[in-house]
Amino acid sequence: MSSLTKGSRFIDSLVLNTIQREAVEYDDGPQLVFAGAGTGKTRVLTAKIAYLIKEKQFFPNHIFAATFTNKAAREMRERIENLVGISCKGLWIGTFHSLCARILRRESHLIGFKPAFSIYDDSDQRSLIKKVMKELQIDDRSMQPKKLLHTISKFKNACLTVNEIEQRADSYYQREIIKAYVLYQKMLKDADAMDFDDLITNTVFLFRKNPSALEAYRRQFGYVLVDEYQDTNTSQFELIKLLAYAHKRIFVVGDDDQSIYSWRGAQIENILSFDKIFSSAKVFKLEQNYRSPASVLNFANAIIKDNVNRADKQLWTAIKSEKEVLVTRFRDDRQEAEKIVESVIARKQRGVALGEMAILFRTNAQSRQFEESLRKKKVGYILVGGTSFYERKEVKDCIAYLRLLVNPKDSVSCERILNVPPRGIGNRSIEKLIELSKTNQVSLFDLIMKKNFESISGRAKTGLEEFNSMYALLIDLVKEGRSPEELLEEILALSGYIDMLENEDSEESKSRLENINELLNALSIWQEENSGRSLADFLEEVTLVSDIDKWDKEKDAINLMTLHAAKGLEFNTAFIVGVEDGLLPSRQNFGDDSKIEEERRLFYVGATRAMDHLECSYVDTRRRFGSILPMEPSRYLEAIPKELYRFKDNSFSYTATERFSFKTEERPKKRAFREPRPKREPVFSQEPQFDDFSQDTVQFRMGQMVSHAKYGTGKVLSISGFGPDMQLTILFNDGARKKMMAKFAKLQVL
DNA sequence: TTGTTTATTCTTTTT
DNA sequence: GAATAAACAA
Repeated sequence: MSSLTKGSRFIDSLVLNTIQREAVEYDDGPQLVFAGAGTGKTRVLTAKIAYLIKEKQFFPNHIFAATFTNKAAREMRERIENLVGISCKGLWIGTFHSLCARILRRESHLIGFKPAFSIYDDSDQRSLIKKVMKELQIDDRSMQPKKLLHTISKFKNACLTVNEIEQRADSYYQREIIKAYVLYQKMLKDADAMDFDDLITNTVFLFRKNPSALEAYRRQFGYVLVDEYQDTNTSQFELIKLLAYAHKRIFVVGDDDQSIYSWRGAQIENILSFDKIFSSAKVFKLEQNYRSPASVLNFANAIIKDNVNRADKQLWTAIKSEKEVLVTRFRDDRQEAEKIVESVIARKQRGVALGEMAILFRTNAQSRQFEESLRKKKVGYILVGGTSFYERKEVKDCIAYLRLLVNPKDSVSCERILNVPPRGIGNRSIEKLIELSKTNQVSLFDLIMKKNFESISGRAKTGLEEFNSMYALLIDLVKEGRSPEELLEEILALSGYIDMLENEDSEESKSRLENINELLNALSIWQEENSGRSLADFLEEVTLVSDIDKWDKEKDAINLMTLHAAKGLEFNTAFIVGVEDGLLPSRQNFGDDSKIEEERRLFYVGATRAMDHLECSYVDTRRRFGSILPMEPSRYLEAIPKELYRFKDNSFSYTATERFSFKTEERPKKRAFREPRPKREPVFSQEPQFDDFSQDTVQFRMGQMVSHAKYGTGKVLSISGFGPDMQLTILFNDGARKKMMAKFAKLQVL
């Protein structure tokens, strides 16, 4: 029973409009909710779950809810807990990938995997496919590794087994691909590893092969909910069907106009024909937008109206505003960045917090110009995406070392670090070792640990023995129950990784050391927040957590991200930059109508992020691939009626700095006299970034009391370096002595 | 075997 | 114009 007083019902405590409320209360079979941008999709979904728990007596752990990002999952869990007033720890809410990983870890024995299987990310996959191609002697000129992986991914997303595909091969080329697919899967299995797609497909295969396991999960998950349903792929839909087709307690929310992931296998048909599979499905349409003023919404509606393949609907808003959407033309990408940063500063002065603004672009490469301008003008910013922290070489090396302790069969990780730092084990020796491991039917790592490398000669042999004794020691430390952080510290010391970087003593090696420090910090924080969880859990999180998951609005930093990353977010002001043909839509999609429609949706997604003001811009020339290319405004822009926006032509205005930079641009580049490019500051992309503040660093002195988010208060013992390189040694009140980079430590001066 | 220089491809978008 | 691979020197 609800804890509310008699007469007032739980549903009344939820703030919902008529249709939202109907969707929440409906209890008669499958539901499909079309939730246009800004119509309260998250509100309905959280309300529905809360309602199930509060009014329909569902236990939280009987609900399976798939979201698109871990961040969305976390936020929804919190909102639900607030609504129902109890802890919802048991609730199965997360991305398809993390939910499936959870199931697979429990049931791995059913499909011949260890519970601690590795999860391979992009670069691991690339290494593995290269091994496959080498073994099959496929020339990587005739077939690019990336393309091959993409094809394999397509097979998996369509939930096709190797056997099913083998029958379809009708050319030499296709048979080669299938051979590669087969070997790739075998090597994954041998390495006790799965790639991202496997997490979903293996769960499906597991359920198909084990009816009793399926039955158990089907009974547990009395209700299945899916967010961002327009972006599910076939294997995800298969999974949903397996879980919910029998009992029909399924609730999906999405917006076909925001389907932007077909390149990842998403089937827009899943949402457009949901009611064909779940035939009694009731459809709800949320069309009132609570986010944007009419000017923005009319502009957005005009973008999307040209799409053919969409469900019929019309968004409307009651929010009024005199402000118009602004479309600006600039001379080049540099001017675009500078002028937009100027508008950002102007808006800030008019009271809009930086954190409430976002610059959205099609490709990650576009962020650079904006970063430079923002730094120059000392505006704080957060860059979401791009090369993420966990993709950095040194960080991946550390992860590989750790992975090998959890999963000794992980051959990709083993090969990665076998000779890093250099131990005299070169290509030739590695090839010999792989040969040996194949004939002896043991993993590379086991081979080395059992010292089965007699046939290897001199220098390499010494290296292998070194490696062997290092891991022997590490394995003992694991048995002693050392913490992940301690293990990594030992690895870095024993392997000589730290020494290698310290001896190098270059800007680059310094930044690598910083990143490693950052990883150690992250690991120790994680340890504290997740006591009782294992190293394997940390490693899983590291691969499954994306950049956007860690992102949080920060009051004093503007947000930079791709249009894809912006899905589901909202900002007072959005700048969509580079609205040009060849970029948005991408040149590569010219000639493919469905892709052109998809990118139109991407533009639409961007436009509907704005809660108050929207600006779009395009340039005449843009630097790409190191050369200057002429650009044309996007076909999408040209299709929008002129009365829906105000146009501003900035392409002829010059400023002093621009004229200067124009000159440097024209200066002939003589190799001999060109100054070396200054190295970019190594930065953790999630942190707000500022220009070199060496001029105004006055806040630390010896003996100064400071406070740190994790370690509490402490005293500055010594200071070395200055500006962005400043390092502080701090004695904390709990007795811990830590050396940290001033700019990363986020210390508060007391 | 290792570190450096040179050639080449590449940019969509990401769990 | 950067990241990677191949080619080459030590």
